[in-house]
Amino acid sequence: MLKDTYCGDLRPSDAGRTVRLAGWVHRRRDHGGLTFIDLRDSHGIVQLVFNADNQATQDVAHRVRGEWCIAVEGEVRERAAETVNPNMPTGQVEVYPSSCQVLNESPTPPFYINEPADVDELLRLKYRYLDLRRPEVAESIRLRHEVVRYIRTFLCDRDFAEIETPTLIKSTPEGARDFLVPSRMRPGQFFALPQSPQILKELLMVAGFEKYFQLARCYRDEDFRANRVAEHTQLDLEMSFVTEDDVMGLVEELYTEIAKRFAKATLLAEPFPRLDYEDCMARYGIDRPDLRFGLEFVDISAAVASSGFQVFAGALAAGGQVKAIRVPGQAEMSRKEIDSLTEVAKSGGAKGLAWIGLTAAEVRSPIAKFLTGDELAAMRSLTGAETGDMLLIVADARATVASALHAVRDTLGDRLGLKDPDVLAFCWVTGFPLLEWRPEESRWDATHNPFSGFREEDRALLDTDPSKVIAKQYDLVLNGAEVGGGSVRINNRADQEKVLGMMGHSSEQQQERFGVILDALEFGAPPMGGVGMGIDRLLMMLTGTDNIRDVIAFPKASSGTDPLMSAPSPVDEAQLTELGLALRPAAKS
RNA sequence: GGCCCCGUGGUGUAGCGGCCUAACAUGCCACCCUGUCAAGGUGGAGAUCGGCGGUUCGAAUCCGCUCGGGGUCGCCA
Repeated sequence: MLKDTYCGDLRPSDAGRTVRLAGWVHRRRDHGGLTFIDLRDSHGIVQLVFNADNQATQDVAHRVRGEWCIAVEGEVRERAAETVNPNMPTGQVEVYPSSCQVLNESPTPPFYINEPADVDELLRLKYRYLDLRRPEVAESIRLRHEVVRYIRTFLCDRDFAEIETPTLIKSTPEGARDFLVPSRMRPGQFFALPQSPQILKELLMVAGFEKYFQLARCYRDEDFRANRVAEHTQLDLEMSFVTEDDVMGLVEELYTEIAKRFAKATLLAEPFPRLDYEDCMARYGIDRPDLRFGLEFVDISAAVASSGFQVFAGALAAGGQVKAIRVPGQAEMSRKEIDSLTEVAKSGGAKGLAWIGLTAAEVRSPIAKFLTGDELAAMRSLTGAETGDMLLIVADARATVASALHAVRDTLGDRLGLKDPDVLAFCWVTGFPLLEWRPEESRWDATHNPFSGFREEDRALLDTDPSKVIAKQYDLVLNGAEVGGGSVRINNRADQEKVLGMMGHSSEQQQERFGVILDALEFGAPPMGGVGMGIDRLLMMLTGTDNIRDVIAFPKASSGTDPLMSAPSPVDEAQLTELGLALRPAAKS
């Protein structure tokens, strides 16, 4: 090794040692006869001092520039009291090099490495190897390593086997668009990259491994979002002979430990609250509620059941509902703000947003004239509204009220500063319907995945009222984001065929698309359940970023391309020929 | 695919019809400087304003198209 000590590790106890250091020039402060260099390596930064005591070494120090890679040998000395820098971990010591060797020079980097700066993301990604030198970026990637290491230890200690599954698998029509890989040996046929190892992990349970996990790369060829990329990493886990509670309990213990060990933020509640899907939708309008703040929905339909206000009456007559959010202390909210929230509600599908400000002086509301005193009193009673509060109301079909009021609630959470970045609000959501009707396709579809089991007591409903069948499904939600989910699976062929059939797959299609799992379920498949946990999103929460690329070493850009490697890229005609492929004229290159 | 925002020296911004022969900060280069830690001082180099076309006497500034980036809806767990 060219070095025997890490820069960031030096402490007063090292004083007197002669150390060999190597790293990058973080910053240089040249006073002429005295030069300081902050030397950075993977463990941190330490100050080097060059003076006239060693002219040859100081000459090198003069010549050196930012991000040059250098090695030094020198003595560690404790700093004089007045020169201690309390802002850095190594601030009580400094190193006096007796030799300084330039290992490699560097041009001026394309952006600042030695100070936090909001640099264009494309540039950062193009020079990701420099971006990753920035301590705050490197820290996230390093934290990711620590979390993953902990996950491995935790699961290995509990008898889980880490097993890899293929990345070249079979394309299935379910779920997201597949990434396809052409087969050279079978021209005209394609592999797909896995959206998750779902079927494979069930096969591992059939095989008798009982407890399996994997940090699996999962691929979906869909458009990106701030928290969504084409390839993400999932903690994939499956267990035999378990109930929902067994899986949730294990995951909860793991995530509680991770939060306590690695997060700056603190857990809001332990154990994690469990919300029933219906209840959750009624109170928050979404199946992934942000529990860091209240502003729950209140159904005020009863208060306005015979209202003369046509918007309310009409919605109720059409089988809809009227729901309100009570916003404490916001009775005097500006018209501009209310108008803005109205737009938010409209983007959620509502036709408008009714509002009632309960100021001390009056009932401030454009709809006050349509409401009787009794109706207002009933609304106040139901919502618990007090003087000074604002009521925001949407009247519409059930699903529209949910989406519109959720949009309003979410926006209020941001604007009123209710989303405390130092709080981790986990919750489980359970009791999802197994199936939802797709009217445009005249078939049922799985709300999560087609292998989720269902409550035995609901079996008869599969034939009579499938929408009422409750899945053995559970989602883990954190601060309004789904960070994982799973289920106890169907483990017999008849039930699996039944569900697939309801989803519109003919017997032939079932055998062609899902034959492997259907066949396997016949051979004494054990009861089994598991989860897929989004590791990238977990790291986002732990590091407090809202950009998923911050927790991935080499991420794709939002456009789905890789600015670092310049991928995707055209390929040689010969490669296409070998694969039996020809490009359509319309395809842009 | 729809919608919104952005694109000015290396980096981050300002300028939003003539005052721009494009400003500021930082970085970079040179010189001075022995205790700084975002070192300091003096001097200097550096962008024709993403691209194309148009409007205008005149465009970084207005319009259209286009390319690139970010966000969002659709899509997707």
